[in-house]
This record gives sequence, structure tokens and C-alpha cells, in this order.
Amino acid sequence: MYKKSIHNRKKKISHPGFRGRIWIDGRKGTFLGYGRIILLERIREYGSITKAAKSMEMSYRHAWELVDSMNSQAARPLVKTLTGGKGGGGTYITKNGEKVIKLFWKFYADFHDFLKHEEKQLKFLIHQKGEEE
Amino acid sequence: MYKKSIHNRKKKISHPGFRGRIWIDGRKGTFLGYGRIILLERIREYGSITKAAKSMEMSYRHAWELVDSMNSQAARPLVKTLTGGKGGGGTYITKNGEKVIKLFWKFYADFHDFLKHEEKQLKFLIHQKGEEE
DNA sequence: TTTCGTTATTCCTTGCTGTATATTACGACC
DNA sequence: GGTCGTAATATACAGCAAGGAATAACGAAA
Repeated sequence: MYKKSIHNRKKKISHPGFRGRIWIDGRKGTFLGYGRIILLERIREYGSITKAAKSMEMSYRHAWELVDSMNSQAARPLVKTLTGGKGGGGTYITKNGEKVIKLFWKFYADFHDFLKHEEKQLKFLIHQKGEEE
Repeated sequence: MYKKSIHNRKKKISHPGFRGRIWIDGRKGTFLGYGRIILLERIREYGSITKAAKSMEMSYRHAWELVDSMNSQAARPLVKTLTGGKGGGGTYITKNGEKVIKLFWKFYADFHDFLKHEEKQLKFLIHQKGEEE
């Protein structure tokens, strides 16, 4: 059930490699980032912050802080929580949450295209031999 | 003389803001990044790792490790050091060093164009109002 | 009213990263 | 050969962020 690594993409790596990270800032620092989006998707999958955190080998505390940070910076909440009740409660993704997930993946895909393009365009400049000194 | 902050660009910040970092990987991890390039430029300016480090409020040890990391991963050295001698020695940027500085700034500028473009294209999706739930 | 699993929150510990400090090596110049 | 300021390297320390553990709050259902 649990134990899905976040980093299960394996591609052959080339050197030099053009790399980077992207995120979206809000009023109080980071609003959306890769890990946060994965977390949202896991919450959607399990209906629980606790289970989502375990599946990512992340502490509940950290997961909760991320959710709180995202929710408190969004115009409309990305997730809603039910505390108490049958099964103890749970958490689900709102329509707005689904929207920002799509938005981020678009941003993410564009960025990877950008990196690939830059690498293709600039890479040769590094290996190029010039005079000494 | 010294004490130039690295972060002296101030632009009005908008939320949500599309942000990111880029770097270039080598065989042993990071090869070039923003801080490393600034360091190279400071070395060019002062002719000394010690003075360059102080000007960035960076420990000499850290600066030296960065220089060593860059040099050991480059096909041809980016800086050359003179130890001993008049003035104790010094460090200067090679032609190849100048080349990678230019290369990185090109990469950097392209990235900022990319971020600006993405923000313009995607930003409205966040504020857009939808139904509740 | 008891049970149950989750959300929500506090406290404490621990590991790590960067820094300060100290020391050695170096070699042109006087 | 003495001086000087730098490069180069090792050791010890401190601060802080990340995580673990523990606990309270919650409310539907039996």
C-alpha cells in the first residue's frame, strides 16, 4: 500500500546537465512546489493526510504544515478537512485544488522543455576547446 | 571596499510569483550556479579568493571548496592560483572561466524570460473564481 | 457513553551544515 | 634568510532546521 518513493523517475543523466527547480510564491513564502503537488495528489488518492504522509515517508507534522501553508495562501482552499466522525475524519481535494494541480504540472512541463532546449543550445560551449591561459 | 550583498536587486514582487533556480550539474554534483558565478566575478575583481569571499560575507573555506569543485569538474580550469610570492599569491580567471561566466548568464537571462512568460500565461488561473466545494 | 482513527498542536532531541579558528605551505621580494 | 599575505587543509564548535514522540480535540456511529 504505502512506500512509494517520490523520486522514481530514472533517466540517463548527461554531464554537463542543465538543471533547476521551480515553485510559486505566495504572500507567506512558498505556495506551490513539486513536493506540495505530489502531496496533494497523495491526499486525493488516500483521503487522509496521515496516509498520504506515510506514503511519501514524510512526517505527519511536515505534511500538515505544507497543507496549512497552501490553504492559508490560496484565495479558495485547496483541501478541506473533516475532523472526528466515522473513521476519525479525513481530507479531500477541492475543485480549486484540482485546478492548481493542473496549473503546476503545466508550468512543470514547460520548464522541462525549456531546460532541454537550453541544454541543446548551450551545451557545446562548455566542451569547446580554446587557447590555454 | 568589501561588503557587497549578493542580493541587491530589488524589484516589486507580485503574488503569486513564479520563481525558480537553475544550475548546471557536473560529474560530481553541482558544477555552475548563481553563487558560484558571482564568486568567479568577485575573484576577477579582487584577484584573491580571500578578498572575494569576504566581499560576499562567505567563509574562505566555503569559497575555496566552490572553486575547487568548479575547477575539478571543468575540462579546462576556470581559475588559476598562484601560491606564495609577492603579496602571498593570488587567483585569476582563465579565458575558459570567462567563457562559462558568459554561458551561465545567457542561461540565466533565458530562464528569467521563461518565468516572466509563464507567469503572464498562467497567473490568472489561480485567481480565477469557480464554484465552491 | 464508549470507541476509533483522524486532525491539530506542543515539546524535545538529534543530526547536519556552515563557520570560526588554527596551522602549514608557499615563493617573490627586499 | 626574513618578511608578508595569500593558498590550502584540519579540527572543533554552534546554531538551526527537520523529525520523533506524545497528547489533546473532535464527532459520527454503535
